[in-house]
Amino acid sequence: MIKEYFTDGLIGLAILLSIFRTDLVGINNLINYPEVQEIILGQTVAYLPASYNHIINSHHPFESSKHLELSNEAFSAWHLNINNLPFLRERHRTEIEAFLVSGTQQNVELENFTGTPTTLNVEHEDNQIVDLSGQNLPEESASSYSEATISNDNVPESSEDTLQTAIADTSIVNNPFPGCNLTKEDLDLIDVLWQQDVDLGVGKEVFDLFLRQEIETKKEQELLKHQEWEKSQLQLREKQEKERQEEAEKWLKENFRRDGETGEWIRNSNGPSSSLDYFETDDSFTLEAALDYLSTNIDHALIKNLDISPGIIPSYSSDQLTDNCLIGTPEGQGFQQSQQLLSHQDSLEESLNGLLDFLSNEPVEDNSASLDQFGIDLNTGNITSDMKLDQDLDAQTDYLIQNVTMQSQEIQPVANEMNATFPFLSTNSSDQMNFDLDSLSFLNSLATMQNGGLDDGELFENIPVDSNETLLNANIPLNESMDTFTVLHDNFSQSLGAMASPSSYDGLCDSLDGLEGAIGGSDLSASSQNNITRPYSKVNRLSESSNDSGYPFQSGFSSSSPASSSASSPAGCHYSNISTSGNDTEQDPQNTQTVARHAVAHNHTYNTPPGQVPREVKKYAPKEPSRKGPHSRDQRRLEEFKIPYTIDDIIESPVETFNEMLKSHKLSEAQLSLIRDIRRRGKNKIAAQNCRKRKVNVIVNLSDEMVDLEKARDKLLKERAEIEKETLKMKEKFGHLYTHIFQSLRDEHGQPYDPNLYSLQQTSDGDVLLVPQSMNRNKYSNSSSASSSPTSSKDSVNSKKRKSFDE
DNA sequence: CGCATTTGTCATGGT
DNA sequence: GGACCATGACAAATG
Repeated sequence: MIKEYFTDGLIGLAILLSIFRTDLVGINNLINYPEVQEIILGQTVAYLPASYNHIINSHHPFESSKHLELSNEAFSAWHLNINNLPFLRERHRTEIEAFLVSGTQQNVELENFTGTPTTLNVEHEDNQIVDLSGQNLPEESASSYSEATISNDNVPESSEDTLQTAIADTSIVNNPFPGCNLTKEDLDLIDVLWQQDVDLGVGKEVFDLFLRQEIETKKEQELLKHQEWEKSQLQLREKQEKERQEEAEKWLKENFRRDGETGEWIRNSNGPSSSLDYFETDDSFTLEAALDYLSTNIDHALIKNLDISPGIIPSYSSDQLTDNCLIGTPEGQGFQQSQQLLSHQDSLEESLNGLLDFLSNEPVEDNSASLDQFGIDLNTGNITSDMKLDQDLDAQTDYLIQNVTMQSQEIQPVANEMNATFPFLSTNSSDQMNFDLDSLSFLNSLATMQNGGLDDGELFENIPVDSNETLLNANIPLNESMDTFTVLHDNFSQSLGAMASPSSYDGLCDSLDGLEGAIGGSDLSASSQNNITRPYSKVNRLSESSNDSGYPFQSGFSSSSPASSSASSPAGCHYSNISTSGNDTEQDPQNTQTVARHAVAHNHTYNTPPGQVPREVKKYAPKEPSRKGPHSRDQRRLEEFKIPYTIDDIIESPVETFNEMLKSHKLSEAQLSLIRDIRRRGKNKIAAQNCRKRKVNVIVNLSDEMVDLEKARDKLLKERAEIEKETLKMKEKFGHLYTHIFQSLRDEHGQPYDPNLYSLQQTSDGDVLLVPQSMNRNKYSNSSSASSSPTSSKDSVNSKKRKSFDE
């Protein structure tokens, strides 16, 4: 910076001296300064600020600010030359005008000194840069290599035509100096300059063809090497991916079988988790069932040491804990499902081997998968997962909140066992586990755990213990925990931000449903029907949904991809359907039905037109459950006919499914008729609802339009009134004027004309005529009988007595 | 009981 | 031709 500053100053000083005709060569002190030497030798030119560039002559595209390179002799010669200019000798001005920039050799113009150093070029009139010894050079070589050309007289001259051609040729790299054949000496000189670190403006390879080729070859080789390396990396990655998939598939096939009809994956009865017979019917596995199971197996001795809300906290007898480390395989299923999806977490899986060893009671895949889902970089604690992973994590963590309210130290053994049972759940039970989902300290705890004494099996040995800290804020009763769960989830959904944008939360959906009455539309529900599976509604209804057919949990396995969903795990299924929900109508009609029920059971109160007081929305709202309409009648008839379908099944299912339903059971004609009837009426009912909504919308729009039209009409009426008022004014004015003019007229005797006998009329050309009334009558009668042209009337008037008045 | 409103159903026509 | 949708008309349910 300082150097640059001084350089600029010195250059300016040099120019000043040259202007004042001071012989720079004679000032030894000055010229011996290294900076001045650099200026002269051109070394420092590279430091010149970029503002020089604006002085570059636009006619010489190859010039650059870096070409201020003059040898000592050249600079002296140039300086002498300048000094000898008669034009300069005559100048004795206090105003500093400097920087000879362009001009002929004999007639160098001086341009105003702007205070900034600039490019020095002595330019011939015909755009050929002239070296100071008087030789004409091609512009490119002169501009780019002024130093070389100055000291080298071997450079051949080139004509202006050649120059123009060269300028047009922009392919510098291929042929940077057309018309300028560099000899070996030239190249040697360039080499010397290059070794002296003289800035030539371009790389050395530009001059040396062989060097250029060599560099290009090197570059190509490097590129090839890089490509090969990338290719091998890609192959390696693909291979790893494949292996992982095979492993997962193998595990799935070992533990599950695929239903030939439905395509669902069903757990084998002899699977690794089958020891928990209680949960064998895992399709209908619910939290309630799990809690029931737990409550029946609580080791009362342990309860003393646990701050447990009975009925909430999963707790196990020691035997069960050691024998069956995975409670309710649904989690295992869900995790396994997710494993494939999250297969990129391989490194994590490897890094958790210690933990897996500790959890050796568990099938490795299960644990790894469950841990896999967290997607944590164990070194940093950062979440490395994608959105899906975060969602699963979110879901799981929420699940924990429902179930875990443990206190620390005293329950270490249980905690360990619990940890074995819910590896994702109580990894750090003695640590103050802050379930604030935003902070994700829970995840950090995993990292801590991993770094802790896993090998010796003392999982929590190194973890600081705060026995006074509960894992959760309180022992939350089940229902409250559900609420808390929802609330927490809502909070976390904010942090998820756009990721959670599908707004698939029950609370939101419920509020939307609640809004429907007011906004009079099921469109929102319709959208939710199409796009949102509302997984949380399932979770929230776990306590009441034992007969809910397990729709949400079947969906995952009925999907063709085993990784598409963590089925049957209430914790793992939350978001699983979002990605595929767009096809729910086709792929998962049952699930759609579950949602569709919300869409059907609407309050179809009409829209409230703007400006009207909203009607009482709840007027008819409570009646639906008590209503004994055809719906219940149909249900009854279905039961009478022993038809194994619900009304919703019949109405909401797509045609294909509906036809399969009819075919799958041998139904009588009456049964078929009833089913078709129910479907038709149900469809029509929805259609009627939609139709009414549309009708209301049309009415609203029409009323809006009517208001607008009324406004427009009022405006037009107002305008008309204004115009009529103006017209009246004009008529009055005209009347006054007419009277005034008429009374001013006098006949030959100086008497005023009788207004009953004469009247004033104006022709189209502006003349005012005094017309006798008889003429008027004739005229009017003429005009009434036949159209009389203005000219004819005028002629007739002219033939009569015509009075012109000067006033 | 009469009225207004909502809702379900039927018939019909269109896609 | 069947499925589906839209809509007018009617009737039942409801407040």
